[in-house]
Amino acid sequence: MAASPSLASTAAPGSARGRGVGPSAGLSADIGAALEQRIRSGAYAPGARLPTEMALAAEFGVSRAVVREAVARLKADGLVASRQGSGMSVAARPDSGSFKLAPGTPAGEALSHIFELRALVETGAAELAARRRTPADLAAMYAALQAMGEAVRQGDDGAEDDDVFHQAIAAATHNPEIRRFVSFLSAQFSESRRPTWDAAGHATGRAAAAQAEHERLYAAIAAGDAAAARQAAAGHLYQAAARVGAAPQATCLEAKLAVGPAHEENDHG
Amino acid sequence: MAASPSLASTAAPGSARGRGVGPSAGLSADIGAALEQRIRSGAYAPGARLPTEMALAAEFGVSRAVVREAVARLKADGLVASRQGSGMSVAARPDSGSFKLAPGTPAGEALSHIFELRALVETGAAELAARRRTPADLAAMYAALQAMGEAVRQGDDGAEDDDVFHQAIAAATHNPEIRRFVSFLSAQFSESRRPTWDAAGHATGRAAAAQAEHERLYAAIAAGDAAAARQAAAGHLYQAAARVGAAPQATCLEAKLAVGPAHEENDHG
DNA sequence: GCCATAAAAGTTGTCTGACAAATTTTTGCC
DNA sequence: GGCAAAAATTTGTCAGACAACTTTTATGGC
Repeated sequence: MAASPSLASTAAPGSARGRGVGPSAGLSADIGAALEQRIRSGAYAPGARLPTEMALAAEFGVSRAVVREAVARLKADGLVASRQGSGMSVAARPDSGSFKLAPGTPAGEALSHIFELRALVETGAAELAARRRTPADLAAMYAALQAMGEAVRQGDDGAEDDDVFHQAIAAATHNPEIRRFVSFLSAQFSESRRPTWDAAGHATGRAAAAQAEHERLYAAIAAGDAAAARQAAAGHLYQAAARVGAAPQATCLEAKLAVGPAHEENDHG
Repeated sequence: MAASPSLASTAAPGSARGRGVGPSAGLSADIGAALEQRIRSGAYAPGARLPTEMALAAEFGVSRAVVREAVARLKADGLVASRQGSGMSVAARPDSGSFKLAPGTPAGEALSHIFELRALVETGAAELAARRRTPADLAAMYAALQAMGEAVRQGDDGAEDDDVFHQAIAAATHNPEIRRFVSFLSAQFSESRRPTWDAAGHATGRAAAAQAEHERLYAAIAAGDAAAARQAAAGHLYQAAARVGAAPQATCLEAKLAVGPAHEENDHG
């Protein structure tokens, strides 16, 4: 009686797909999402026992195999733990495990937020890279820089090299976690990097502008000037956000631009 | 002939668990890990077709259900895509989707690397918080600060409030992605925050030292002084890393400490 | 009555077989 | 050769079964 089979009718085994009720991107995916929401919303408290697989299968009107597939994902994500013979339970710390962004290409305010997070990390990475870069690191950056320069001259697509350049900087921190996180964020911007390198980007000078910023950033890192590297990275990321139309309230980066070159306040006083 | 069933013998259905060959944390988990490694190592190229479920089941010597559970995780992680009737294929962009740290409590060099990533983000977050904090944000920080102060005086465990304080700062950036990422990283340090707040921490003054750093950080954010906030956060995180024994080569933070208060180099010249 | 041991029930882990639904390949016709 | 129908493939789901393990209950001895 209390069951609310919101995903499929128990009567007809198949052919209940896409009835307009659920998200319907696969039964196990839907059920996994439903269970995840119950856990995150607290309906299933941390540490508490989950219903049995059979109970869940009955509630959702699916077979046990589907429930197991859904739970397999939750287990991999560290949301639930299971012991043979004992049952399943919500993990004590449902947060930890993985950091995810909203699926799909971000847009609008979300894009702006992710851009800001990226700016935070990459300005710091640039600073670290300036301190720790080896000749090999510099060579990797330089190669990507040259390739981008060629792309600017030829009117080609330099997005790939753009990516390589930024990841080379991250690699120069010699911190694998930073490198991996920069790579992760970078993957979110494959779409957003287009306006810089497409035909309009070349025509309006966006590509050339980006290249100039890259060269300034490279020079600072090569010189080992951490402060200049931070400033160059901040400027570049601010401009990159602007080129993509995602920098309405990025006051952080504006300020950083003003911090670097001179210390007016002190000189005044 | 070419099959190399590395996980279970095809002959005996059950009772082939824990033979010392594989990791053996569950069959589907093992196979999922094996497939993930093949994808990330390039053995299965991006965009290429995967073997069929039956072929994989035969190769690993398990049933199709186990393969499906393993693949369910990979699909959720965005590593593979499947279409009914067509088959499974490696995703074009295997990186995107989620950012994960190594499972379990990090230690040693890995802890130091994660700490540095955290420092990058939280110093930036402190700077943004100083610019954007509302009275409500400040109130939340102050409450956590007060609670920690009480814990210091009473010799109690202030780790929880420590967490709340840092997350309040992240929330004051008014950037949900930054807040979520700080929260994510914070969860990795539940274990590592102990040395500050246990009996030894109180006795040796580590708790009091942390509290002093927190107060300095709060004051800077309350005053809206972004540079001071960054510097205070950097100092605090450097000291926190040192308290945990994870700051051998964190040259970044040392440098930041030296950047803030005065500009000696300029004054000299 | 109480405790230790054995039996029973319940739960996850895995296997097998089957069918539906969708796609790809082959076949047959013109 | 081109095109449409049929066959073969492949994923998605269901159903039942058994093994391995844990928890609970029942039983027997004292």
